[in-house]
Amino acid sequence: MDNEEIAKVFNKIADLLDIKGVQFKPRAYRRAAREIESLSRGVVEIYRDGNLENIPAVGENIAEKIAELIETDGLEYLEKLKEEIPIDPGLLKVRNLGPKKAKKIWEELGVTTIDQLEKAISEGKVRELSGFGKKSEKNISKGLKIVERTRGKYLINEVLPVGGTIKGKLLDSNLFDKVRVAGSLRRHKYLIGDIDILGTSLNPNKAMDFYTGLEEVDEVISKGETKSSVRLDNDIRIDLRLVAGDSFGAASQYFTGSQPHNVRLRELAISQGYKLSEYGLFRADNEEKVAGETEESIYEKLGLNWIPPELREDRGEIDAAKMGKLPQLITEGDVNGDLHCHSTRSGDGKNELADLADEAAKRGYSYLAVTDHADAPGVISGIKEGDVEEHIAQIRALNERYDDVHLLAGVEANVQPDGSFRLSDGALEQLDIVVAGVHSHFDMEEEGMTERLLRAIAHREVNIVAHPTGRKVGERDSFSLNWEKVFDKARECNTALEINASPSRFDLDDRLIKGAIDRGVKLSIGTDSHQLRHLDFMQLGIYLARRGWAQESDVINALRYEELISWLEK
DNA sequence: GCCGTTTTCGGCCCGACTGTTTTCAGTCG
Repeated sequence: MDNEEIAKVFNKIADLLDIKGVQFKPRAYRRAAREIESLSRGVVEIYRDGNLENIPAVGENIAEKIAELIETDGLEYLEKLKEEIPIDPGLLKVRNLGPKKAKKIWEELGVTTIDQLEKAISEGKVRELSGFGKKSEKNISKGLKIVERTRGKYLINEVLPVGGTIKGKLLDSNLFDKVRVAGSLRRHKYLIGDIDILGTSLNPNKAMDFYTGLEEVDEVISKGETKSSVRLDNDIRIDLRLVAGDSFGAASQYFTGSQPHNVRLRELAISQGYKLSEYGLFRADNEEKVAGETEESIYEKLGLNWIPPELREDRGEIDAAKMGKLPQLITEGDVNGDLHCHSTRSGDGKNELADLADEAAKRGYSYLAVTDHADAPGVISGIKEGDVEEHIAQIRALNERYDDVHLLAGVEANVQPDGSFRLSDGALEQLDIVVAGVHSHFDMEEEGMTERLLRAIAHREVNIVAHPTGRKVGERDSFSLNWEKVFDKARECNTALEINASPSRFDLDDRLIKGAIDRGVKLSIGTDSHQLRHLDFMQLGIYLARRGWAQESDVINALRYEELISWLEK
């Protein structure tokens, strides 16, 4: 039981209590979950020390439940609740369906799963419930479609470590010569359906025995000499394929995909008198194998530069490779800092300024922007007009203590419906950096929303527009924008658009990143960190940037400190 | 279920918006 698992349990309890209509307790459990998630120490360790109740929001009762979870790996209280309310947790992720409506459709229609909800809607049953109507039905239906698009898929950050662990174990067994993670995970897509792993082995039977016998394996779906599929205890599916060593490159190319990329590549092979398969590149006339041991050899024979996996989506990469015009994709080493982070000054931020500075130094950053919420809506308190000076002063004082890391004093200012800000121009002017973000009124029509964003982009103190589409993965669609206008204005005003690296957002997405770059817009990769470990999201942001064809020169946080400062002057 | 210069009980964020109502309930941010 790690911190995240325990937090998950408490969030689930909160959901179920919400449905029961219990007041205030859900809030208590959610608070506890959030505190536990953001701890830097392991809860198990704290438990051993007998200090559970020192954790904020953890009292006698929740401490007892944590102890039970650690000791027994389960929780009777949760099991009872689940029995009482057999609603699938996924159902509560549907937008426009809150606890009250979920309760109603369960009690009156017996709906407990997403499938049943879809059926009930298509049968017209939902709209007939009192308190529901045609509009409610339509809104829930919309929510269902968003869930549908991400169903059964995992975020890259959930799958990445799993792929790494399994690969490591296979290699350590000495039963495999080569092992490579392929598929969409190698292409660093942000949503992953399953993991594809490719290997070579001199002893396929033993190798497959070892693989299907791994301790993480919950179910063996199929098992053969060249292909076995398993489902892990965390429900992720992994396919392992064994190939001959001299086909490893061809198989690697084939199983990395994407399918459209492969189709284009095969057409190209045919046009040059070859045949390309997962076994290799062959001459069409006499079946002679001309390449296959490495990916490079295949691309080279076809007259192409080797194409980085992130680009293999049939979005022009094959033509670019033919002409030697593939981008030199940005790498982790190119990034010199993070330009979107929150401190405790944001109501929802956990980072102390000094910790942020230490962490930035540890990562070898030369700068980090502290961009706390300014007058954000809802519960999140933040920087008000009168707080700006103190915010700046604290950061300046801290900077005295560091030679190589510079904290930048900034805000994430809320773009109001008319495109203006609550903070005065005078206050914004004093800050080193201003990140502008839309956090309310998402449903505006395209024209109004575009005007709103254009005005923010054009503001002379605004440097970056955070999470420009407002999309939340699996939760909320992008709002409507005229992207040509947005890109043109951003280039004209030297305002960067953000690649928000937080897995809940991944915004801009790869297509829009490419679109922005094609129109000469600068990008900023920001983690939107609310906790120190969120700074790790930078890697995911770089993957996303690479999928959007970004080079070092497209990204402002690849600039050196002095260069960045002069860029921020607009 | 937690917490405390409101301190061992009483309070816990709240306004905007939407849809379903005929004065309000539910959801979202």
